[in-house]
Amino acid sequence: MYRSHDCGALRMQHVGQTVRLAGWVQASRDFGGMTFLDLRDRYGITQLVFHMEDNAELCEKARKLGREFVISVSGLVRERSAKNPNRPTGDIEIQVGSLDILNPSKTPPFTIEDNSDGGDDLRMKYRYLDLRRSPVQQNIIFRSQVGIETRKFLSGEGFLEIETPNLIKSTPEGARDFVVPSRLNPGQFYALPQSPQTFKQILMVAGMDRYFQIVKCFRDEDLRADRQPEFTQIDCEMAFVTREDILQTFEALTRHLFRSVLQLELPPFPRMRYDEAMSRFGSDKPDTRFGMEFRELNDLAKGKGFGIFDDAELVVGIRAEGQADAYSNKDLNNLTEWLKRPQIGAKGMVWVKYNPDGSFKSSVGKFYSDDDLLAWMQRFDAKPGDLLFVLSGEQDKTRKQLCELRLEMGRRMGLMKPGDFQPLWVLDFPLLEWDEDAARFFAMHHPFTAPLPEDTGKMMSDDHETLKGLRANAYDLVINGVEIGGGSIRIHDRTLQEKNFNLLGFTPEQAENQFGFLLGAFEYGAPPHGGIAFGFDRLCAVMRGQTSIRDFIAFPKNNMGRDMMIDAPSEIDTQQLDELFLEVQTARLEKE
RNA sequence: GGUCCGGUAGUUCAGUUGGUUAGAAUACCUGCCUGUCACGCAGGGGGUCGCGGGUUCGAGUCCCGUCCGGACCGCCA
Repeated sequence: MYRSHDCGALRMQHVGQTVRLAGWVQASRDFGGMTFLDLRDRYGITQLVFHMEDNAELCEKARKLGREFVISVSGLVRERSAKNPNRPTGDIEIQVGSLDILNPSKTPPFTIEDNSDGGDDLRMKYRYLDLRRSPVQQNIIFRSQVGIETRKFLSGEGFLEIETPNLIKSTPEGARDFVVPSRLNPGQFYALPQSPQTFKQILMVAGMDRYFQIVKCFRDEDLRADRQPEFTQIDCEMAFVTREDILQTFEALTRHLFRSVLQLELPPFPRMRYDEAMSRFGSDKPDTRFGMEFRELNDLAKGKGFGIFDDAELVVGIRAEGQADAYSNKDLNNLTEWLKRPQIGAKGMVWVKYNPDGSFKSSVGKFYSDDDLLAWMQRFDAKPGDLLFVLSGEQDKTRKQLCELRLEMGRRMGLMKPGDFQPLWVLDFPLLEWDEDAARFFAMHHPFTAPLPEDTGKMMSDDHETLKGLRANAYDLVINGVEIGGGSIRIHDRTLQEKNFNLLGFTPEQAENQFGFLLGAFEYGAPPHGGIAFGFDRLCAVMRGQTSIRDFIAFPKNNMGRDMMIDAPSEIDTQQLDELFLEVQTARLEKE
């Protein structure tokens, strides 16, 4: 037996018991005549004590232990004479009677502590050491809990967990596929799924009714702090449901997860139409922890001789409450420069201070009278002391830029409070987006999304503007400005699905070739159905108030999609290439 | 494809206008220490300043290229 208890278990009530513990040496404090060791496992840290006068040989052995040695000890639980209130086990210690060194350790390249001194790449290379650190370990444990509670809740609601294949077919829509060569079918390739979308729809046709799966998905696109090439979704689909059924079911799931894992009751989930989200927040995933909503100024700002506003499609601003005195001209210039960076790309910014004495100061004083500016302030329900920021230009770009500014101001003003969770359903997305360059529609969600019931009739139309105005029966769950999940009611009618493929630029042959199995299935009694998929990694990160999903994935990839620990991807030998009928374009590799 | 930031001791970083033998903290090693828990005290070892080229009497520092890491834009139905 290596251990009778874990390193977080022992309390005053165990005093007097003989126990056996195992774990890693976190730290040692050597006093010559006595030595303290901190023994760590994933449950906590327990102090071991060795006295020279009790057992000199044992004490000498303990003094020689280095950090991260794996040991097993047995001894007596004692009350400490000097207690440590900062640790759950701080009232007791183990008077060690015997010590086994299970495995020594080299000195680790960084400290295994809550605040490690290790940089990111080092920690990724030695991920097994990084994972010993409590904050990372707690994230992984948290993720496990969320997964288990998801399974509990959904299985309680009658959902079946069904696996779908990972080796499937490449399709041109959407993200780039990861492809896998097939040895048995030379020259042909599988693709790894971007999502199990078509399979879960087929499962509905198959009568499985309620399906879920916690499933890996793959997308060969560039990475971000919140994007990995392989990531996990809670993927769900239900038959015989309306949008309302799905929103209710998954609002309940989300509520269950926050309650069971965080002991937190979420507020009711408000709902907002896509166009409303765009005009009020400039984003389809607004952070609703704070207001600072957009107000349009087209009618008030145009026609006063300020050419930039006169020529703009949209003049729109936000109000930073009580910030008039907090921003000097230099600060405002800095903020403008921040907005002008290519990442945001604003041409400039107009600001108006509503001074505490009721006067105005602005960057466009030449063009607007105090009466004009007062009208602006009334539009924003502003009070003396407030500060307005106004941007102008083409509608979509301007909204996006102002959205960035709003979020930055929210950060600066401390309006994104930790522990505050504001969920939001965003509804009624456009079904189709017109792409000028490609001269065709693209699916805003995916090609299987149904239009709203009241728009279904219009879908068979050939009128461009009618098609552009089609709204999807789709929905996104947003929490604190992060898209946690998205889904839709699906098309379950062959004719409608064919029409959709047609609008998306598929020839009938291409549609048949790529999705013939689905179209075929729709002819054999496909029930109405719809579903949703949650980004599992993101959900975990948001629930713990963090932004990087890498900290919730045991073995994540870096910016370039590399696994730093195993050093993947890597070249394969010519024999492997050969039996796959593959050749690497060496000359081109060297050129690029 | 692009923008920005970084790479100096095991680690995290400082390093002035280009100028003597490149520093600090921490980690590591040795010694002392019986109530620490970021233990303390004394001492010690530890550097191809990412790599290549250039400018210069002289480069960690300036220039060019390149590699690596991070954040972001494009991209992500």
